[in-house]
Amino acid sequence: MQRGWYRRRSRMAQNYKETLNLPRTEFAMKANLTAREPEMLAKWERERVYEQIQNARSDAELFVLHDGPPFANGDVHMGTALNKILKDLIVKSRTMLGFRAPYIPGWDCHGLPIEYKVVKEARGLAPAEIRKRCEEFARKFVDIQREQFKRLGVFGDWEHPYLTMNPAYEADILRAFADFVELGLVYESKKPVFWSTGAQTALAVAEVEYHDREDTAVYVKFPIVGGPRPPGAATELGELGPPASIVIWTTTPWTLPANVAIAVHPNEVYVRQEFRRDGASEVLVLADQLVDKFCLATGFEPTGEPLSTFPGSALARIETQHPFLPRRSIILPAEYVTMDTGTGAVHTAPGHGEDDYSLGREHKLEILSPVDDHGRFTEEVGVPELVGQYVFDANAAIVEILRTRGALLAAENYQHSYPYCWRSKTPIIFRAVEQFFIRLDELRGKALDAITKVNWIPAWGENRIAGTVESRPDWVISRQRSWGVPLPVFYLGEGEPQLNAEWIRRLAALVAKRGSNVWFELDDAQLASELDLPAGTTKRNDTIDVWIDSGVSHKAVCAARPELRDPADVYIEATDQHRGWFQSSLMTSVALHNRAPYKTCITHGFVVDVDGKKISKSSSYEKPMDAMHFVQKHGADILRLWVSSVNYTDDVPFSEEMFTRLGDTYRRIRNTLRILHGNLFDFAGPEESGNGATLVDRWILDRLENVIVDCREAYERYEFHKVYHTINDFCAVALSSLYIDITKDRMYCDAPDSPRRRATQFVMRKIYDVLCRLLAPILVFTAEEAWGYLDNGSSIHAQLFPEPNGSEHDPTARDTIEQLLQLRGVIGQAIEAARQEKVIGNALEAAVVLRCNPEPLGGIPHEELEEFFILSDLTLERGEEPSAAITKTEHAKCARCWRYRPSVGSSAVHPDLCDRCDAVVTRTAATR
RNA sequence: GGGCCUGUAGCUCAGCUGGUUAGAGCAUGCGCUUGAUAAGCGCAGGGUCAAAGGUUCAAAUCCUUUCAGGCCCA
Repeated sequence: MQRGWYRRRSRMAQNYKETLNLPRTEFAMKANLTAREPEMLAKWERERVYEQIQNARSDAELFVLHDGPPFANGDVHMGTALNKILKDLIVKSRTMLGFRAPYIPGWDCHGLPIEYKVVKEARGLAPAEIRKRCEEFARKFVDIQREQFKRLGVFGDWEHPYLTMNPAYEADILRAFADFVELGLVYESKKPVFWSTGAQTALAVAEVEYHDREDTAVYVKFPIVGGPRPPGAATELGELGPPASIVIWTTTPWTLPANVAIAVHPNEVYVRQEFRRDGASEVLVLADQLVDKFCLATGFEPTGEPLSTFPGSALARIETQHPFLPRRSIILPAEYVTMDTGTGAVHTAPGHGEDDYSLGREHKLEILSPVDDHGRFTEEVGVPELVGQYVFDANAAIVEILRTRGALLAAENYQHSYPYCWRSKTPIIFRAVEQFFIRLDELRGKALDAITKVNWIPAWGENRIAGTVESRPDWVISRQRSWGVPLPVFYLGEGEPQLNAEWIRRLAALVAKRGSNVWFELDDAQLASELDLPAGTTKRNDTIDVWIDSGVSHKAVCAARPELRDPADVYIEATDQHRGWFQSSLMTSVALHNRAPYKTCITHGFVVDVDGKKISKSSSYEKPMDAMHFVQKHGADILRLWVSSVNYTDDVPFSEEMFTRLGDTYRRIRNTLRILHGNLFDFAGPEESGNGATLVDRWILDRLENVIVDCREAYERYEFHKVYHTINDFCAVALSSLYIDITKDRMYCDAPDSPRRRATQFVMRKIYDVLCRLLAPILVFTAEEAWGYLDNGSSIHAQLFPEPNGSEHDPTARDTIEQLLQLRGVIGQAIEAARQEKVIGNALEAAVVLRCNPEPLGGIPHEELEEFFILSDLTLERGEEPSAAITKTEHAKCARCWRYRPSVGSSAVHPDLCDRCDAVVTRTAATR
């Protein structure tokens, strides 16, 4: 008899499976993103989704995110991808918050990196030819990057991007320049600038990088030959005349021909001291605290006590003899002198250093710079044998001259960090040349004021940019390069520079029509006649710093395009742009409008490896990482999930492991959407809600309400990682492990139209809808795919975020479920123990006696409690501390719902079913 | 060398203005399930909150220093 029962049960079980409402969906479990995404992109392009969205929002409030233009050079790497995806997250989320948020991508096209590549391939080209090739190069990479950005799922007006080399844009650069001239901000001056001897050009600070380098450092004595004897110090310094010498230390011997002064710190203590070496003695002056270091480096030994001790200020204006030129060098006090290296007496060449220059200007010293464009000494150097030598090669010769003159006290190899040209990788020199500048002092105060009116994210950005603005020297805006907008300076007579705003505007009009190539194609006379300038007007071939190009984009793009607005709502770039684009844009905007060009300024970190190290320095990633490599491997949605998962205000961690983890998260979210959809296969629509909602339905709606509120707020604050964690947590815990698991029985086993099943479908439909919307900015492809299964005609990206609906808040349900979850934990542990002891296998086999305070559970039907705990057989007992006792249930297993129920066996027709399943099966059979 | 910033479980993040045994998800281990199945569920282990001082009745949280890392500048 028993055998027969078993046989019948297993036979029937097969049949009962067909009576269940198992989930059905076309929504594939496997994402296959790398294949599906390109199809989606093609569809969006076909349907012109970006335009559709813009049109649909034509009356909505405007939100402008202004794109900082990437350099049109190279493939999109992970850092660029991070930046672009963050921008897209903002644009898409703003759109779904109800704004009209157009996105006009841009590219920075001019500049040294491109020109350098072109010039390296073919030397000796004429400027016009260089420019032609540079333009081709830039256009090629604009196209490459455009395709790669699109592949990331970034929406924008890709057919009408802004390029800084467009004639209209170039004209706006010139018009801005004319305004600067009119405001008196532009001046010409001979000034030491970073000079690349490899690229023969002045460099911007941004074009300089530091490398370790070994140089010859020399200790050189300058004999004291005269000068005033300050009365206050007369007794001490009365003996300071010959044969004493002051000792300087320098790591750039080649700058000694330009030496005109020696700087000492006015408040530090200096000594006059006799030293002995190899039987000879010298009386030397240097900083007291550097005597030991000096002795260690030179081998001198101090003889007895110092002859005298005095502050540096006592040395002021004393004159010394240049070691190898017929010239005197004056001692001057300067606060910037430090006591960490050297002798405390600093060799000063105003033509070769920033501090030297300002000290020289203060004291009206001569600015010597006897070096040509290639870094070779000119006749001006005053030493015939040095003329024509490359300065770094000349170091040895100068050391030799010092040695033969007896001025050299010591020479040593010295390791230090030294500036290099970022492109030609040659060491940079400081060299005084004629350059054009923008006066920053005029703008500094206004800029600092404008900074306080901007919303900085993170907040320390304000502090940081204020710091850079405060310390920023005047802006060198001329470049001796071909690939750029011509520096609109004309020359009359003997090369008198003409800064004429009106002429520049005429040039701008011409450039708007014919592009900036006219400057290089027309000769002086043609251009003069074209612009109606006085006969004999000449031009030169300098170009404008590219930081001006991108720095005036608020004028050339935001103010110029009808769909945009200046000031923009948001600029967002990496943290290096505090000194770069954020600042150049701020300065030009302050000059033109006395305000910042952005209302909110967001910075993100750099992509770093697992150890928090820069990727390029990391051992595991030799090359800069190509974003398309990861797109092809994982899919763009995974990249976007990565961007959304991290706190971008800090450096952004990246590793293969993270991508594996993100794949797990992605699958969890995808599967959650899939099962929700699978449960909706026979759901007619929201109107079929009924009112069968139970506690757990009210609870999940309350949770969903919180998810909506939290995600909207996080999007509004640009805190995307909070969206990620909120949704992930909601899918994994609230939905997958609780709501979906708990409602599985009613969904599968109830009659299709049972009120509580329909109520659950209503809820699941809503959750599915909400998740699609909230995920859309992040998982642009997957959300669209899921949205499509709701048979909606339009794109998810044209929708709005769900609105919070206060009526869904249900604190009572929340509190009750909180209590139930406590008890669920107690039961879970007890069941786990019983399982270990082989009392039961499946939790449905358990008979659970739960002791607890029944107070909070009052009113919940027993059946609902069993459903919530996913149990067959639950008994409640009053008790203080919650506890659960587990035995194997004595009920029989229902062959359909697999729960062990007392009612199994009571039906004559279906003796292996519980009462619920019996009723369902019977009714289905009758209606069939 | 200077400025700004960062450092919480293997990974990504919570932890509010200092207040009980520092939390979550993922990953890991062990089970269950095979009616979300290249899925799902349960349980468990895992952190001297970078380190050291200090303030306080009380510090992951405030202060100082050190170490590690990032960006910018020299």
